[in-house]
Amino acid sequence: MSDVARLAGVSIKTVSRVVNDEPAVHPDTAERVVAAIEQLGFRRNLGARNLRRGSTTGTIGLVVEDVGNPFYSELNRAVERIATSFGRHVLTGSSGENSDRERELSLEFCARRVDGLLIVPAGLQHGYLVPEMRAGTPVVFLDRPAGDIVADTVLVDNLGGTIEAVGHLVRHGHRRIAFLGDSPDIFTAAERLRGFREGCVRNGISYDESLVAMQTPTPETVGHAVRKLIGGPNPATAVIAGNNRVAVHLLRALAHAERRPALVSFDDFELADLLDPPVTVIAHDVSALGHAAAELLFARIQGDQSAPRKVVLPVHLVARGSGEAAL
Amino acid sequence: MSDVARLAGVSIKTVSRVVNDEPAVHPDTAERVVAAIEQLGFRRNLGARNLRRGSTTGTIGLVVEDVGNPFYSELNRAVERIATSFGRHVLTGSSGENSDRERELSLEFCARRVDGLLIVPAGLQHGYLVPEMRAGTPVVFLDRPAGDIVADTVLVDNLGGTIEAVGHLVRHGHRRIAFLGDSPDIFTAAERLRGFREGCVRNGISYDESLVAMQTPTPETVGHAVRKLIGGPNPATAVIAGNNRVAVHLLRALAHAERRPALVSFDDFELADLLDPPVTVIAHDVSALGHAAAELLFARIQGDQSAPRKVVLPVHLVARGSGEAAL
DNA sequence: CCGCATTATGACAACGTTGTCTCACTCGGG
DNA sequence: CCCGAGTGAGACAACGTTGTCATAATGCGG
Repeated sequence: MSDVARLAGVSIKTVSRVVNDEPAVHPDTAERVVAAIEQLGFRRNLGARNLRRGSTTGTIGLVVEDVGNPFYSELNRAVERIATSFGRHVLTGSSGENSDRERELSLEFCARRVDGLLIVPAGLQHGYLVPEMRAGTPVVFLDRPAGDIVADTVLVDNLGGTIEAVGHLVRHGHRRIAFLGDSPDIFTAAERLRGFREGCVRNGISYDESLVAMQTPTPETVGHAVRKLIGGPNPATAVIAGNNRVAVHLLRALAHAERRPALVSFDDFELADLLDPPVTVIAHDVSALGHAAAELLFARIQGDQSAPRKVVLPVHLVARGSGEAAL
Repeated sequence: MSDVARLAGVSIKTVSRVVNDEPAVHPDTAERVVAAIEQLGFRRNLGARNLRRGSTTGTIGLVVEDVGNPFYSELNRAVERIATSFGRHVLTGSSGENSDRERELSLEFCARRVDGLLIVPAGLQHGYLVPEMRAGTPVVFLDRPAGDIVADTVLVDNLGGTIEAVGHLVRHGHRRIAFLGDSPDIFTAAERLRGFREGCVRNGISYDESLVAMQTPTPETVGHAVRKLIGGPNPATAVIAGNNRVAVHLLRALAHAERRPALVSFDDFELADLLDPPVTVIAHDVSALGHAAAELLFARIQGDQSAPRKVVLPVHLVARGSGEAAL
């Protein structure tokens, strides 16, 4: 900036005035300054500006499990849309379902003085955020609640959705229903399992632990589980997939199986409607989840001091075929 | 920081030393400082630090068309992985295929002094980046080349891939092949169309312009195009989808059609192998694209001054069934 | 007990901006 | 011709850090 000032023959402050479109600069002077800026390719350093003004940094942080997972990327997009409408940019990071990494990313973002933080938590302990929140960085948890602190949270109705899935299958004659979930350390997985159990109870079928498998979904783990669940002497006739990852691996494992159970998947996913048979899902609006969380965050950023809120978004069953009959 | 210093009864510089793990601080002093830091919930301001040190900001910018599109989110993930390994964070932004927005995002990121910029360009004019590049911000273009400047670029073999797709269909007896691409303003779309034409020539079938439709893919545009292409008196017996968006809409439009042409899609996509019939695709490694571009960017960041490079990654046809026979 | 290296600490400036205050100059009215 | 208001511009400090240098306190050999 001082280079520009020297070239234009003005003071550095005048350059600042021009850059900020402040009035009270003579048009001739402004023109000289603009010319110098062009010539030198000057661009003001936003970091320094924010430091001096003590204002917002114009960024928010988003910590998810994996920005490459379609579920989180859709979330990311929704968040970005709101952020843009508030003139902010988004710093993203993938925790990889590792709570240390989640913590690292979150604190790093705080050190960068993001205006707010959106977290899909990997772990259960969030005491580390208390000082940051006290220092004025709003935090909103989404998809999963915070472990041991009170904070704004936006969730979907995992429990109700899974109960509905069980009901749907029972209405179509199934009594031996298996549940294939993600690792039980993950809130949504645990909650959906709880819904499965509750659904069994409400629909008068026995909850059979041998029909449940909870683990990080990979082709191998899901393949192994599915062979066990539908291969035995008294096999399940229907399966509930605990999330879109499980569903995808499950579908692949079943593609060439002789016996193909009925299927309901928690989470909608692209092309589910074009498979044969089309996959019945418990759908929820991922964009709405991102929007709601981001809107809440920006309300906080703009000074909303009300008590922490907990929002639970509805889910709905989309019957496409795979839940009505065996595949 | 001065609060911490006051509480610990030391100078602000000593706090700095403790925070930075510099030697030559007495253990007792350090302990007092650490206690004060804990008590006050202090976290050093990375913005100020970077300003003072004049070092890197520890961030890179990534501008894509839509972070929510599975293609770009996979790219995002790959970039993030490399960035993390170099201790950087990623600022992402979606241009929405709008060149003004692309420019806005890129320049904003430069003003934030990102250490480097990865751009999937929406427009064809990139002169606006020249001052930034001259000022030392390395820029790598990926998936599409820069419009009017010389810069590092990482592409996939759009031309060769589409030629291969045509060849595959011709080998399976098709002579009336349609091409459904994205808007011809998009480099990859134009290039694939060029490959289609070249493929027709090389395989001795006539290139028929009435079998080509190039437009932004939506359910409506693709539906309309497909009705025209396979509905007429002399319909196409095979279709090449120009990218994964086109393919998805195309599959949906064909789901209940009487006549279903053979299909090859440029870009692999999730579940393509589980459709009926499984979709034959021109696959390319999106992660490799992101990795290559990010690696190149970090080489530049670390001072590589060699001539701008142009990398073209190979693609390969994955025959799954939809290209061998009509659907 | 002195001198000198070593260790621990602090004062100060600087990074690139912008807010505040001050100053010089112009202009119009009395 | 003087004065007050208005206009345009600069000097300076400050944002929160860290690099440089200076200085005080300590230890050790002679």
